[in-house]
Amino acid sequence: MRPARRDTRAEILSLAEQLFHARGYHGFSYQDIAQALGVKNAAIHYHFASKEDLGLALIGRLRELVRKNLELFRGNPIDPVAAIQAYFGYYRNHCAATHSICAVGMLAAELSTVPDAMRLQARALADEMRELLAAILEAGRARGVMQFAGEPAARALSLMCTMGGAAQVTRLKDSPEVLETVIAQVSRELGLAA
Amino acid sequence: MRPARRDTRAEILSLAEQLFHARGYHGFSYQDIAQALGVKNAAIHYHFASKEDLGLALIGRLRELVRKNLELFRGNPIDPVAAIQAYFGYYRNHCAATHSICAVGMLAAELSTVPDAMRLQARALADEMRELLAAILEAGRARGVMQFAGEPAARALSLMCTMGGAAQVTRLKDSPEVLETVIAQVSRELGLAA
DNA sequence: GTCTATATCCGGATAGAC
DNA sequence: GTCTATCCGGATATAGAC
Repeated sequence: MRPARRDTRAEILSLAEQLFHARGYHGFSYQDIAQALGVKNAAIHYHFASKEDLGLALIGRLRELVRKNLELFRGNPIDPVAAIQAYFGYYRNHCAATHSICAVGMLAAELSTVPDAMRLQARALADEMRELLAAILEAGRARGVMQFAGEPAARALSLMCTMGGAAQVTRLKDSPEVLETVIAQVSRELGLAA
Repeated sequence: MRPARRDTRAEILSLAEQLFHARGYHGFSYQDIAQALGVKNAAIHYHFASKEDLGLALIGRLRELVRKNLELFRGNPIDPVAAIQAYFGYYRNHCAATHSICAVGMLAAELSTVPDAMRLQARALADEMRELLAAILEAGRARGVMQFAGEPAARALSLMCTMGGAAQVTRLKDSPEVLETVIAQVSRELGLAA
């Protein structure tokens, strides 16, 4: 029942995540975080000895989130349409609204300039994301509320690429309309109601 | 009829383009180029006073290429299927083969850390790319060799996002199979022969 | 056109006091 | 847990000789 004492570590992680989505792993510095939090450079190093540690913690948290969603959906796969709308919602309310892009796309771009361990984490994140989408698509088709040709895993991969790309072009063009156009096109092809 | 004298400027540009696709605008330095070409740092600055100049020249060349292809296709739109196969071929033979990603995706990721002028160039590049794809898709549907719902411009945008994302995930997973899976899925949906 | 030399700045990281 | 102070390396960029 302690009063709302600052949890610096959590604040760092949260801010770093925003900065990462907006500017990439190499696009922010310990200085940026320190200044925003009103502490000094060295304080960040106390919580995350190296920037790589921070990067790993960051992706780890995202993986956790995806895994939790997968578990949730598998435990109660009654509404695949709502699940995919939530997926679209992420791009609307997170990416487009904050002019940022998704972590997989950012990490893919920075892949060759990022520590090895982060590369592995990024791969795992992409795998888990694909797994989640495949589960949703498979359930959707089985219940007759989605239509597509081919394997759910293949369609999930393609969808993931499309939406990741959509977030990027949306940001590039600074136009939420881009995202809406792609979502509308994809929805049409999956047989979802507009 | 001068002997094959080195055109340093062209070599710089060509090498910078490779480095950019592989590591991004911030991922390579004048040093990298200088060493690879066996000259000194300052020599690069002679040809491109600032890195921004180099970046602009680089994107400008890509735009030129896309524009040329658009002009070519518009002048002779008899084989849209070959045109789209060539588009897929770029991802196979350039991106996947060199473990790099396409410029639009790279620039979208680095967007907020790149000079203003480059942002504008990047937007124009994306627009022109979309225009080219829309022309191909429209011709393909008109000739009955491609099927899709909605406007060609919307389908073109979605396709561009899908393929850009596919290059990124292919690189992330270090797996050409990812690219082939996406191409196969897209081809199926467009009604192209496998 | 290319060189040497240098200026300037910035990012990550560490040591040791408080 | 946070501070001050400092080190190191790397990157862009410029001046002036050749």
